[in-house]
Amino acid sequence: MTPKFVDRDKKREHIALVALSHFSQKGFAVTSMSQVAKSAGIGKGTIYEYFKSKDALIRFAIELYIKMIEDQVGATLSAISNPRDRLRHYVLQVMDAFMNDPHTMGITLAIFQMLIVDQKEAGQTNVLCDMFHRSRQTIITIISEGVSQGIFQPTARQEAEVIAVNLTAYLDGIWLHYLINPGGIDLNAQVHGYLETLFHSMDHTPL
Amino acid sequence: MTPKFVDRDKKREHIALVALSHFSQKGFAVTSMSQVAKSAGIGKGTIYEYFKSKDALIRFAIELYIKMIEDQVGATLSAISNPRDRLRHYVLQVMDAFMNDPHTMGITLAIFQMLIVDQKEAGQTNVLCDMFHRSRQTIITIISEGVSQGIFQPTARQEAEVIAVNLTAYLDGIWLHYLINPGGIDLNAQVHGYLETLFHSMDHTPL
DNA sequence: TTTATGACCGACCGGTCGGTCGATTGTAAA
DNA sequence: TTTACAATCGACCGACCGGTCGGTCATAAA
Repeated sequence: MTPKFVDRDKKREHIALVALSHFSQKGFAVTSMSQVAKSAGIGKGTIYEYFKSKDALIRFAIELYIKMIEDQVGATLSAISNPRDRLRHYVLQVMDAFMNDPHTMGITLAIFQMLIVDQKEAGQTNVLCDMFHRSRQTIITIISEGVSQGIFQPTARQEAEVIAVNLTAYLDGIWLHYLINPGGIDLNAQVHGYLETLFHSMDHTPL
Repeated sequence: MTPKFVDRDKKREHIALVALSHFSQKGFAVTSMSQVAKSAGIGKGTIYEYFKSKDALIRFAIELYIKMIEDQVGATLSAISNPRDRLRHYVLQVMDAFMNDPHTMGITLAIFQMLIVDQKEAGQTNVLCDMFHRSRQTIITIISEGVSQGIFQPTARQEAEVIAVNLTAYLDGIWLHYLINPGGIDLNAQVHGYLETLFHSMDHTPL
């Protein structure tokens, strides 16, 4: 009564990962289930044994993607105590996460477009918005600690939210611009310049 | 020998404008030629009298869109002499251009995705990259004048390019974040905060 | 070995796509 | 009025889509 079994969770994840690589390169709408099946080395019908629809596959893949990104970015963050270094390290970790997998930003972009197109779920819980929210909270916490330790100006605390929103938005923006023109933008120099300007406005006046 | 005539250039533009509104709401791939034709009040076959393919329509529509944006943003820029005000005005003009037509950012996003997907034309001339380049040049020029007039620090001149790249990237980023979460972001406050930080790092130390 | 069943597949379905093309219309020269 | 032709259209085509389903295979209990 216990025939052949496979690790269904693992296979589900495998299909989602294969789908992600397609989504990142072509977007959700253009990627066909047949292509995903072929790349995953399975039949198209098999996908529907693991996901009830293409939409379900997309949702699962997005959640998996966000989980992977956050795990990667948050892995080494707590090791650094100095708030300024921690903020810089956080930003560089985000950059690394994007740099390690060039497809990453393509997926983010596809999600952005899906959210704008399918405005139906604008009011509903939105995994990407949630991710940004957590990202901002991380930044706000770091700034707050920096103020408490006297490293940042006291005024930085009340501006922390604006700073956090701008920083997360900037990171997406600079990556977008980098992706469409990789040769024309020195990513490290740009991010470094942004952080310099930011720290310059938050640091206690050195003289 | 001179039968019925229509203003072909005008009709071409009309079709492209109708197509743009569809592209912005659904992306290029998902928009069908039938839908564009129906919205434009013409038959599908007629579109192919004015554009040899869907791709040609997309290209023309993108170029038209960029031309419109640049005309709108650049219209009132030269009227302002003070570099700091001019830079602020430029940024607000970009914001207005996006705010006046909510579809605008959708089109930009669709273009971004198309450029990332179709990496074939990465090396070729790219209208969006060209637009960003002109945008950066405008910013660099303003900063340079500000330095010459003693309003900005001399160091701002050599950092002008980094600043310009970051500013244009930030504007796209904050718009993207605003679009997916309009209720959660105060666009004016965010942009104001960014400019404050930027000017703080560029201005001659006031005391 | 027989058999029950989870796993798997690809032919197939209704529908939509980009693009074509022969037929039709409306106008202005003849 | 006749005629030549720019302009227009929508039925049609092949290709492909998301999704279904009947049948096959592999395994392990019986």
